[in-house]
Amino acid sequence: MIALTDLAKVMKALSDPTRLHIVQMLSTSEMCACDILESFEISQPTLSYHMKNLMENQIVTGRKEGTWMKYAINPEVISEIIKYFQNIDTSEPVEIGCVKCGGLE
Amino acid sequence: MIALTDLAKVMKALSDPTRLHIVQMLSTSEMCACDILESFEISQPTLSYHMKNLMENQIVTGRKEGTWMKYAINPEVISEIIKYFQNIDTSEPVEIGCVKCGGLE
DNA sequence: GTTTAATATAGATGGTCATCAATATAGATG
DNA sequence: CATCTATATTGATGACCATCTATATTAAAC
Repeated sequence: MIALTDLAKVMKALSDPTRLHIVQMLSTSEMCACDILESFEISQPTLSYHMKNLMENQIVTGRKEGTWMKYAINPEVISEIIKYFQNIDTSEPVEIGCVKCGGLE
Repeated sequence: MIALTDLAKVMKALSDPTRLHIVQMLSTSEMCACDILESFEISQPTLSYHMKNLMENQIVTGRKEGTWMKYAINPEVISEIIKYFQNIDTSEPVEIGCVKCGGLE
């Protein structure tokens, strides 16, 4: 299971609309930076900054092919996210109640 | 399907370790603020700030019971997150290639 | 109605982030 | 090797964020 602090970092990486959009685009296919760049109204250095962020958080992988960088999704991290939230979703709410507030005791 | 910009906001809300931990705690049961507070080394106003953030992003719900605020998870948002990433995970990587880089063309 | 307890709001602050322009690097090609 | 193209790095900047202390609100209890 992924650690909470690591997941928080992954979440932070995915909390930017641009990066989230990039991830969505990469779900379809591997892409080079130049093609990704065309879909956004950001500068090339800004894209580079985002891709570095995504790679550092293991969300995408990159391989160099000549002068081009080709990026792809790392499915494992996506799986970890799904697993984490499935655990949250499926666990049944148990009425515990707190000492002060009452409820069950 | 949840909009990308909304999801990004949800992700940002969940990108803080404290908030992520709170969500994890609430997956077990509804809890009052006072009980949540005891699990963290943060001030009461800071917790209040986090809970407001989680509520504004529909991640938790709150109901007043006397002086206490009782918080619970909103399972729908969690489902939306799962759905979104399942789409990313299951879509098959198609080799499209770009005009400049080659690949398929 | 005054006090006490739980929570919220306001204001301040140090830190992080997304962005850009400018520059550097790295690789292909003439 | 000189040049062009794709990408990365640097440095600067304005915006946002998590946190605190102090104070306000709200509701129960005496």
